Amino acid sequence: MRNSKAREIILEELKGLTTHPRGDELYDIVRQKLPRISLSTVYRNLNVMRQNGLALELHCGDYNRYDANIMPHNHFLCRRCERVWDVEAGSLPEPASAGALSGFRLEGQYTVFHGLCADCAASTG
Amino acid sequence: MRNSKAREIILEELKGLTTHPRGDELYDIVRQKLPRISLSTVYRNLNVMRQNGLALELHCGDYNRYDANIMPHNHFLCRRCERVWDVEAGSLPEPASAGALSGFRLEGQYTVFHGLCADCAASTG
DNA sequence: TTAAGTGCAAATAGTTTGCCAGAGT
DNA sequence: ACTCTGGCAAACTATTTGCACTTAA
Repeated sequence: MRNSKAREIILEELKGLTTHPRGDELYDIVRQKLPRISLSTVYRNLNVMRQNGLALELHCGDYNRYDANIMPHNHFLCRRCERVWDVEAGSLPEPASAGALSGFRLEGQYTVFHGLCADCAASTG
Repeated sequence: MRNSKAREIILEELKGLTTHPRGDELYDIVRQKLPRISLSTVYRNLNVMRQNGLALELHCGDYNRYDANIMPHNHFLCRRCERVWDVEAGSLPEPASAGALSGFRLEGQYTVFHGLCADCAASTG
């Protein structure tokens, strides 16, 4: 992985965000600094950065979201309205059996909580 | 949601699996009992079942996976080879601030661990 | 001086939807 | 009857890829 202006700016912009944007949202942001960049370059670099541990791809709901923060990202996903909320990290889970993960290098984790949000729970009873 | 033979069999087959299959994999399995069912019917019913809390859609890696078990499902996703492992549940995370989830109905959760698997960690050093 | 990176356009593929016919209550 | 459901085919859309050119080391 050698240096590239595009990747540098993508990572810089991603680091400045706490919103874990989708690929196309990050594209819109990066384009303000690099107007001629293409969407495929953004996705390509997000993949390169993810493979190299510089960015995290969060699978939550219908879209992939990206983040440059290694902090745990916990979400609540409502099965009815499909909205996604951030949930502050509480006690965090540890991989249960060390044996099962022997030799693995654990770098991070995120938890997806699911159920009904307050609105949907209220309207369902 | 009224009764339907298709939905009944889809749910029955899904309950019999511990592999959290993708939509198309479940389609192949269900087709053995209902040869004329279509892929869209499987997806449609998975969505209906998910919205009604009968099935869980897991977002981990590149595909949506489905499960009828409410037990926590933890996975390890290797950022290099992109393989996914099941991880036995250890201590599980609780939503940190009860206030942030006030009124929410928490029905389940799953955690995605990420990093390098043993093979990729070994070949990288 | 060579392999990685880029822009553009086209392709891929998981998933959804329109439509009309069929089945549950 | 009334409307939820299913099969089929076509559409949708986030993401990836082929290609020819450019750039970093």
